[in-house]
Amino acid sequence: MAHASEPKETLATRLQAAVQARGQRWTEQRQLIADVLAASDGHATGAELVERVRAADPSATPSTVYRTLDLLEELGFATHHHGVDGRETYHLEEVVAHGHVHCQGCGAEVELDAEAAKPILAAIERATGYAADLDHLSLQGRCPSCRAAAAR
Amino acid sequence: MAHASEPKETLATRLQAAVQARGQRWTEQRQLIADVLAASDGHATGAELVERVRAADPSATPSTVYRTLDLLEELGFATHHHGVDGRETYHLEEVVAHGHVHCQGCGAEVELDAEAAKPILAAIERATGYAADLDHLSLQGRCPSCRAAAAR
DNA sequence: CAGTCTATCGCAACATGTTGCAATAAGCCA
DNA sequence: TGGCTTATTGCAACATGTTGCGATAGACTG
Repeated sequence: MAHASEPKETLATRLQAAVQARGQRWTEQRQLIADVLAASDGHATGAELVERVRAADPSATPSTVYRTLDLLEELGFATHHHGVDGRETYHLEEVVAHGHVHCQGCGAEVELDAEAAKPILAAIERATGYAADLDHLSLQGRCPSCRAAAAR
Repeated sequence: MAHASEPKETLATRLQAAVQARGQRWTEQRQLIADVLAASDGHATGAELVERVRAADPSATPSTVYRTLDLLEELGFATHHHGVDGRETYHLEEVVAHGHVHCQGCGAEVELDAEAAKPILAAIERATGYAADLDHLSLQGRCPSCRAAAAR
C-alpha cells in the first residue's frame, strides 16, 4: 500500500483521543478491544467479543472486556441492549440507531430503522410523554406469516 | 377458621389441574413454588423467587425453580421479560398484561396498561406488520421531567 | 531518565441462569 | 397394596456477567 503516513480515522484512533481527553489512559487492551469491535461489523454479543479478544490475546480477561465496553458506552462510541434471551448485544455508534423486532413464533428478527420507527416513537410519546430510545427498542410479537398461520 | 371444606380457587389448585390435564405430575416442589408466587404480589425476579423458595425449603434448587417457572409460562399462568439490567422478571397471569417504560435519566419505571398501549401497538403493526406482545414491551427513554431538565 | 501517583489490569469469587445425567418418586395398573 | 414407567428432582458443571482487591504499568513531574 502507498504512503500510509496519514493516521487513519479508525475507531481506535478516535477512541484514544476521547479517552485521553478525559485524562484516562490508553492501554494495549483498549487498543485490542477497539480493533476487535471495529472488525465485528457493528453487532456482537458480550460473549462473542470476549471470545474474539481472548483469541487475539489469551491473557485478556472478561472483566477487562466488559469494563472497556462500559467505557465505550460512556464515551458514546457504542450502546448495548438486551436481546430476547437477556444476553447483551453491543452496537457500534457508527451503525445507525435502530430497533429490533423478534417473532415469538418463528424466531425471525427484523431491524427497524429510524424512518420506520418514527410513528412508533411518536405513539409512545403521545401515550406516555417519554422520548423513547430507538437503540433500546426491542419488541416481541408475531410476524405476519405466523399470525396468518395461527388464524387458520 | 371455620368450615374450609370448599377447595379454594388458588393459583396452586388451578395449576395442579392444568398440569395433570397435560398428563404431567403434581409435586411438592410445584405446590411450594406456586404458593411462593401467589404470595409475591404478581411481580418478582428469578433470583427473588429462588431465594424465597429456598427459604421455605432449603433442599429446593434453582434449576427446579426455573424449570417450574418455564412450565408456568407454557401453561399460560405467567410470563417473563427482561428488565433494563437483563435480569428476568416474572408476572403472574392474574396481573393484567402491561408493558414497562424505564427512564434512562432518573431511573423511574412506569407501567403501561393495555388502554394506553393501544396506539403504540397499532403503530408497530402499521410499521412492521407484527402484532407486538404487550407483556414483552419494555421501552427505554427519557421521562418528561428529565427531558425538560436536559433542554435547559 | 528516575520516581511518583493512581488508573487499569488480572485474578478469584460471586450472581444469575441453563443444561446433562443419574437417582427419586408420582401416577398408574394388576 | 405392590410393582412399573418415566416425569421430575437435585447435583454438578457450565455460560454470561459483575465486583473487590492487590499488582502492574501508563502518564506526569522534577
